[in-house]
Amino acid sequence: MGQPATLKKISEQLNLSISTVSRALKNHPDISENTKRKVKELAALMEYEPNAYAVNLRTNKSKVFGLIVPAISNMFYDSFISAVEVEARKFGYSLMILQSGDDPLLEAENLKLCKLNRVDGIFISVAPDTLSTQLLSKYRESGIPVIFFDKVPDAINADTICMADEEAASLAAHTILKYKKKHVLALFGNADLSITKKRKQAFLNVIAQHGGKIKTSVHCCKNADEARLATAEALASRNRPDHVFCMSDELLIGAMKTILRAGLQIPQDISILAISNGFIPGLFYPEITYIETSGFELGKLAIKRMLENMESITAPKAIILPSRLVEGGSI
Amino acid sequence: MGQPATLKKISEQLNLSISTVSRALKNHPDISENTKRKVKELAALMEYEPNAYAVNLRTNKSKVFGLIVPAISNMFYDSFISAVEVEARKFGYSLMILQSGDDPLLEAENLKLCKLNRVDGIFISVAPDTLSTQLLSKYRESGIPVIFFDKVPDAINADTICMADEEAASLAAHTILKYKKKHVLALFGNADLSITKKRKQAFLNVIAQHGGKIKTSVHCCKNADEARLATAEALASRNRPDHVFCMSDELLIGAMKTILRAGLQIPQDISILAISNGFIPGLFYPEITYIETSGFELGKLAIKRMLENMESITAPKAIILPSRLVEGGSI
DNA sequence: ATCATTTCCGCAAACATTTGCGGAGATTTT
DNA sequence: AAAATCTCCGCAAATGTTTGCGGAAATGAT
Repeated sequence: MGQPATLKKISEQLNLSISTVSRALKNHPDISENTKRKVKELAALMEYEPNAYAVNLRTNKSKVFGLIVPAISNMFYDSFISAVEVEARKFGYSLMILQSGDDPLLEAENLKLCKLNRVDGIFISVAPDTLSTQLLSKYRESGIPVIFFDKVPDAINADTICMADEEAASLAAHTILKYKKKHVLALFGNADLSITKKRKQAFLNVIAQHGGKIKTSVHCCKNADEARLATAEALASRNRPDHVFCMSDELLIGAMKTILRAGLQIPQDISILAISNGFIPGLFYPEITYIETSGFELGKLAIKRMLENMESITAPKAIILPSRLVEGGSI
Repeated sequence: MGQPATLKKISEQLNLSISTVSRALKNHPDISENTKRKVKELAALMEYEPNAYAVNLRTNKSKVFGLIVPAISNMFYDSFISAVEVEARKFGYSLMILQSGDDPLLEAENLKLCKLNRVDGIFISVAPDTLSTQLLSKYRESGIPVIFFDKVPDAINADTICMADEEAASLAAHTILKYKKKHVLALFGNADLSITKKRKQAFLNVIAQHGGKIKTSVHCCKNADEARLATAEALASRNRPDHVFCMSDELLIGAMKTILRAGLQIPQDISILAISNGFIPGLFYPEITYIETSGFELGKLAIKRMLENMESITAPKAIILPSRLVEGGSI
């Protein structure tokens, strides 16, 4: 009972050939019911499990997906990963999860690891200055499906799954307008990211269409702390904003730090709206009103698309997850 | 350039044997510098990467660790995972991450998956009613190191890495006593978990030692919502507590929902102390004072221990990560 | 020139599995 | 009774590596 069982050991016990045992276990029609039964019984007894590496070597399939994100430890990605893991398992796939830390070099290294491990497909949310889009196209051409999600390269003909960034941002703008706010402090993320550009553009477009009705101060913040400072500065200024918009949880955290510290009443003194998956907004009181972007839902869509590609690689498709307003009491 | 390069293809190009190429690439002393150079150059040109499955089949090593947690999407575990991933990579290991969802059956299935994929080692935080401790001992005996972390089975002779649960809880109790609180609402987690038992025991021991000085109402809550309700009930009662203690982030979230809703001033009306990794406490104002339990640090210790075991399996060791008080302004 | 080293490399087995092909033996058809 | 068909199974090659062993050629010692 020391070493794991193999086809060979089973075949020796039963005086059969290895191939017969192999076929018996997979119900090949060539094998009689009688021997099938015997083989299966012994296999169960010996706790036989096929050696995944031998199978993969032979079939060139690994039943493993690679998943590359900037960071696992993140509100959004962990729910995405969670969803993908659960769904993947249902179809017999496992996940190899790598972190790029927003570093293009690490990202490239991770991709190499994926290739080395012969993953059957790749999910990736790319780093800001990714070097890997060409490499990824190559993978795709060589039959390894690649699904970009959340942060996708700018101009690319590939399978992408994103939040409805424009829609979410313009929904945010419309909501703010609806509440007749006068002066909004709008906080956006890293200015280099396409997700930031898209959201900012869409937001400002809507505001512009209603020209003059509202004053907007726009800030791009790289992290929570910059958002905290930007908010503090705005609150200290002569005509201080009556509303803060945050395009992400991270920025919301930063902004809230300043607002709570200042002892402002929400939404009387200042109102707030964020784009979020809902976890962070629910921690405050009143709960923050937000435009929902669910990592969980995105994950389910991503794995679904991946499985479609496993059948046969089809023309790339850009999937967009619609967003909706979830009312808290912050506006 | 279509198919990936193999030792065979390189050897044919150079009129060498496969074995020579293999040895040349790993700097075997038997091979002359001259041929080593030639082989390496061609290998680089052809973008040769060893086929991981062939290597694993031959060597019976996979360079992959299995990691099983109740849920990836969790304040604590995601930072643990993050740390392990980063450190593992430095030594050429990758991670296969599985979620048990606190379901013993799923957990067992995940372990099977680990075995199937011939992982070189397993990190696991067990589900409440785990069925797998025997199985895991078997793995260990057969040479696969198993490292239990955070939630470890009760009585087990194995490598375990935990927070200093008793220490953290008694530190919490001492802190509360120091501030001369009169009536504390103490919220603990799932009563079936050993981590809950340990923390509760230690907490109450300290309180008992200072008998009579303080009144304590103890509640075990399975989730944030139960904590919210328990807190609401306590606040509505005649002699309401002047302090709330939460043994986890989840409970803190629940308790805070009620406290914020009630519009209580912290720490004037009610003071708060939690055991946490610090992220959630930092979201409130004033920031919540907490006893730190860092998933990140725990992860670093876990991988370190794993690597020690990779050299040679040594006697099991119970490692405990000390905790410290981080002052917010909530007490 | 002979023997002993050293240097460098190839043969072949082994890892566990899958699969095309072929071939006994039994059964059915003409 | 010979031929055709069907059942059931084994042979052997192939996947890409690693590694023990042995062996040819070159060098050094006598």
